[in-house]
Amino acid sequence: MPRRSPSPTSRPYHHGDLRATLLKSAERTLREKGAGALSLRELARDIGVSHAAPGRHFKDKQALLDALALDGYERLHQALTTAAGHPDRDFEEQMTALARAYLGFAVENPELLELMFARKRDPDSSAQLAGAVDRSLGSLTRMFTAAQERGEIIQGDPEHITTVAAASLHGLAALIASCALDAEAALDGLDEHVHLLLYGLKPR
Amino acid sequence: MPRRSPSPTSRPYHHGDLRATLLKSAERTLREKGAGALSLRELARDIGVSHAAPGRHFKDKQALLDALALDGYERLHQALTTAAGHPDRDFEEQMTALARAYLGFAVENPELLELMFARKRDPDSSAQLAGAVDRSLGSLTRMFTAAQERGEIIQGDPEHITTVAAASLHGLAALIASCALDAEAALDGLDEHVHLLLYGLKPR
DNA sequence: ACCTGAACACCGTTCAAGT
DNA sequence: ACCTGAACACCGTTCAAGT
Repeated sequence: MPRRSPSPTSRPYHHGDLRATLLKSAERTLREKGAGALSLRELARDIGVSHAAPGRHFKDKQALLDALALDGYERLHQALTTAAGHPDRDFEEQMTALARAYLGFAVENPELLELMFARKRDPDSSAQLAGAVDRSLGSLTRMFTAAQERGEIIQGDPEHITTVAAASLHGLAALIASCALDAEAALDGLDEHVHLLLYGLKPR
Repeated sequence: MPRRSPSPTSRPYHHGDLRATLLKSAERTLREKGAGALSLRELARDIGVSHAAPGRHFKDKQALLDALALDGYERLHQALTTAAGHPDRDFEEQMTALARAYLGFAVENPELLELMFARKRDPDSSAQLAGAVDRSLGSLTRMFTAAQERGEIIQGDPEHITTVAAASLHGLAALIASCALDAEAALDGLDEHVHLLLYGLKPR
């Protein structure tokens, strides 16, 4: 119904929104060949536009990478909140679902995850990353505070408790994304991992 | 005593071991400007050698980066084993010392840590990374098995338990290196972090 | 408003040739 | 054995000019 352009075959881009096309194509390259292999000129070539055209939509290469990362933050946050959106469940089940979602994201988008958590030298990008992390950590903190009120989780600063859980999950995800840990093995042991996190390594 | 070259001032490199000089200069650039800003030509320029000279010692840029990472694995492993080398101490103290060493490394060498855990596409490099990780994980596993025998740590597959601890520490280190977590705050909360890891988030 | 083409200053890598 | 110089095929970024 809302089809606008009259000739869909002749020239799909060139006037259409190049920005979105660039992002889509860049994400494909990221997935297939990694961030290091991403070239603005090659992107432009593939799309069929002049090599200077991307400069109209992204002030430089880093701006495009930042846009990709930003989209990643959103998708990850979406996946996490969806997974954690069952307050009726047992807390351990909630946590496991959350962990499974995070690890799933890492397995499906390892290059993107690496890009999202790439060290930023630009203070603005650094703040953007910290903001995205805080946003997701916020949901997790609320989950923990709720569980604390039900007596399912120990008392203490919810932020500290959140950090422990977040670091554990991020560590697994990062190790998987960097191929330092076998993804399948990590997924198989995930239930136990979460259990150990909740019940500790010291005998009870 | 073992001084070999007769004229120390005239031409410090050019015949001296360029390989080591390249690595040292590269590490400096890595620390100051990040892996992305590292250029073989600039390195050669700074050292005062032709731009093709590095090619004699490193088959390509990635080979130089791999060498830097390899040195990083060694230094980290050294720092970790030194920190954990006090079997007389309480297990929690051992673990805290280990964590402090890892986080210290991350704070001091964030770019290097990122390089060390950068996703490898080359199977050889990937195996190298996995090997380095396994080597360090091995020490940790032995620590846990010893603690299990003393009854200080719960029974169960030592590898799984090691993974939980390693993921937690690596998560903290990675978040610090990527500026997603404040380093000072993480170091301040480290004792509590390790305590929560050992005693769990569920009430006892 | 959006894109092009040429230009500039860089890259990594290779390879014959020098010492 | 180790290094040089030229050459090749790429980059990212800028900017006048086009439509």
